[in-house]
Amino acid sequence: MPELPEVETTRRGLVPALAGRPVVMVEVLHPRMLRRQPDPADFAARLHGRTVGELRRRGKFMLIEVGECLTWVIHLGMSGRMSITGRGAPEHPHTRVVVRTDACDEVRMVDPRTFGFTAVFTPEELAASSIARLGPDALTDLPTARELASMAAGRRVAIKTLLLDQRYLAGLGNIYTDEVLFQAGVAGDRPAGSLGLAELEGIRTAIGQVLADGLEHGGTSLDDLAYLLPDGRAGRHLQYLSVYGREGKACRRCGAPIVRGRINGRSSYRCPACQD
DNA sequence: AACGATCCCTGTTGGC
DNA sequence: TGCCAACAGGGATCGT
Repeated sequence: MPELPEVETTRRGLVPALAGRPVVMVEVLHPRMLRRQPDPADFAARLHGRTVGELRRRGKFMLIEVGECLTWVIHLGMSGRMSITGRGAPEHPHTRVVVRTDACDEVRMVDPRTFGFTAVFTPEELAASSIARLGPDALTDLPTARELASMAAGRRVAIKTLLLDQRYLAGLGNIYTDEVLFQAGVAGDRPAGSLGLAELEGIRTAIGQVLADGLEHGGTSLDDLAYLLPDGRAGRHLQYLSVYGREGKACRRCGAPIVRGRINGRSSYRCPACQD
């Protein structure tokens, strides 16, 4: 599941293949990936012939400057990844979009479940999209404990639900949120408004630590499909996870078995002894 | 306004 | 072994 560390790792991997290069070919193999493009015919036309500028990121969105004022948006959904391959390299069966620059390799968006999407937005379209309503980036613009407190004030939703809400904080997904709550010693089903400032301070610290660790390891590649780095390597963070996917295994801190439950329909892992 | 439920997808998993 | 329902989940949207 690509979350902030996976998207940032992907972004960094794409820079040498895209930055400063003109787009010479665009191929859309699966139109569903363009469902956020106001007019899907615009996608290839807007990329073609234009030069790629800076590659930025906000939360789980990659925002790539194209030409003078266009933004190439890429969201990897839950099973998406970017792949940089040589031309003529064997094509992964779930390749959805291919972009070629004047370099000798090409960039491919691979996404079996097609929950990801891509688009090229004008400034107006960008401003009208949900991207404009994203909260501060959890890595580069982490809110203070007091700012978190103002987000949580009076809210009865589970703290985990609040941390997953991209309008409040952009970048956390199901895996890293569970890790953050474990590190902070807070049960994810606690009503957000019931948390004290010290607990929110702990959550803030944990967000910074968990995301930095995940990024340092190139993200989390689960054993099944999904996320890989653009060069095809796997992220190495899986072995460092404390709770996610570790149902029944011993808590690394206290030895108690990790339990799995559901919060707002999301599978959620926690240590019953370390978190309350 | 706040919050929960549902839908979109398909590879994988688990039960029979 | 083979079949099929259940499951996974980010974000949009709908219903309460």
